[in-house]
Amino acid sequence: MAGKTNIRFSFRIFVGGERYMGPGRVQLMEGIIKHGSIAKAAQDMNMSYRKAWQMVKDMNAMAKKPLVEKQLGGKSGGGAFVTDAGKEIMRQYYSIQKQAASFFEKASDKLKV
Amino acid sequence: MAGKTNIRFSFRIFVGGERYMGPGRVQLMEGIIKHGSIAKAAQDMNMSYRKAWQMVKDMNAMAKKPLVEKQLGGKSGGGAFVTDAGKEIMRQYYSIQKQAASFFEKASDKLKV
DNA sequence: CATCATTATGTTTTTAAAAACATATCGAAT
DNA sequence: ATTCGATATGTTTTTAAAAACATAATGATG
Repeated sequence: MAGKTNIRFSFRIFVGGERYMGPGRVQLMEGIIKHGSIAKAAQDMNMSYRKAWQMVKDMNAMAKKPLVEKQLGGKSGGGAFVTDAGKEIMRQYYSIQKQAASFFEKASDKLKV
Repeated sequence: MAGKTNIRFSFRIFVGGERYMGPGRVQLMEGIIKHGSIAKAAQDMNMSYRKAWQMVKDMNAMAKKPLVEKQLGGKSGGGAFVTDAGKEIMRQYYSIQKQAASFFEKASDKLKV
């Protein structure tokens, strides 16, 4: 036999034709929640700080309310945290993801390849 | 208002952990059906012949039966066509795609962003 | 048996994305 | 007012993917 069949998928939420939320941004927010900083979150997911910071900037620019807020300076240098608005979009993303995963898994099982 | 929300998605069928069918390969097969040659199909989708040919090679190598067969030589130089096995996997791919599109569209409409 | 458009495949070049590097700035706590 | 680790941002380098280029080989048909 040729091996087990499975389906991988990804999806992105667009607003006004622009990328708003996808797997990378969600993962980054997850890291920010975990570590309390963009720098550590980036490190954790093997991404350059520069890129992570740019992602935060971009997604905040699109959102009605910021999804990630930053604290500059201070003894600890500062940090970042995900706002309630950020957590809410994450919840919605995960909800869709879970349903989609279930759909694709069923579809995969029905496949005759 | 921030503009209309929509979701874009893509999915790939894997067999034994290897890529088997995705949007690029389906589109290429579509072009081969339309034009009767890999070269013309590639041209039509703005892809180098070399890459298209490689894609055909790769997907045929994975399939139990070839998805695309080639005719070498002849006055017309030869050509290529999609086999019944190829058409069948395309049908299945499209079927999943259609259902997924419907799901994501509904999900998009429910989003509060 | 010459032709011709296509398949087949190696080699080089271009391009775009990511990473890496380098600094400056920030500001609460000490 | 010094320190410290994080944010902020410009510049350079690396890397990987795609494209571009080049050239055989094929074989049904006239």
